[in-house]
Amino acid sequence: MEQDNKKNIQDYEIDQCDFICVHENVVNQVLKAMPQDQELLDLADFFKVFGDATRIKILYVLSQSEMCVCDIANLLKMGQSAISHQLRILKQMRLVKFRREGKTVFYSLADGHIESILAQGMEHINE
Amino acid sequence: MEQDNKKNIQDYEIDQCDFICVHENVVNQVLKAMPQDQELLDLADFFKVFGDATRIKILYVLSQSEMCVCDIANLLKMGQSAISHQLRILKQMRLVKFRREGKTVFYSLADGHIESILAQGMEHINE
DNA sequence: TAAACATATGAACAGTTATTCATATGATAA
DNA sequence: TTATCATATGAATAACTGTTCATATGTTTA
Repeated sequence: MEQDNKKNIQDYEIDQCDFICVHENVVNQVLKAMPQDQELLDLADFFKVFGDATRIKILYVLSQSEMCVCDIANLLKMGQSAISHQLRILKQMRLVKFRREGKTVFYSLADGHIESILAQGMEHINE
Repeated sequence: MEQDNKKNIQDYEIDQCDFICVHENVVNQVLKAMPQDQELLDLADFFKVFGDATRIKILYVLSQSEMCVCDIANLLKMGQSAISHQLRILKQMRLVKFRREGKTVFYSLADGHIESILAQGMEHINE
């Protein structure tokens, strides 16, 4: 049976690097200022949503106008199901909101923040 | 054998939706303002880089200080190889730059833009 | 009520991706 | 030169993700 005793930090870190090259002052200082691991995981999940061509296109067209699922599918020349699945993800991440009108569901961007992030991304790639 | 004749747009779009629900005025107007497909693909690829926990962490620690590969591996408690692979991606996307000093390679953020995008993402998830 | 329609969703499959392992490269020191 | 160190990289694997297909849900109209 494996022992689960507390080891000192060096023992753990030995696998990561031979350890001769570490700049301890820098590492220790940054370590102190590190946010909760969970916060960075959430941040990655947030950006992950923007990291798919279909979702980017959906966000883009919604930045132009509120739209129903079928409109989006036609604009993007994709199946309704695919769009619907992606909208669910965008909904879960609170990037879009929606309102129902009879059989139709209209989606729109959750807030101006989203457009601003898209714009900043555009700026970067057009440099 | 299937015919490959040019069909009108309705024929193509029939697969995407039954087409009774399309709001043509909206769709046509947004269609006109659509950026090149390639631009949106590039944008998705750009954000994809931020959509991974390891890379987000790397970008975060580099926002605090220039650092060598080994430092990053230790901070993140990950293998040197994993970090090196991710740094290559960040390099390719021009998110980080590096300088060599003897055997050691120091990485840093390519420009202030990156920090600003991280900050905006943080803002959004802390709302 | 039944039929038609817009959207949502579960399961399956294909394609992608992050990590690990082994090894290569490039630099310094002996 | 040889040994050592820091980093890079190719291949393999495991996990994840987006689309499709079939079907379900919820709404309106006949």
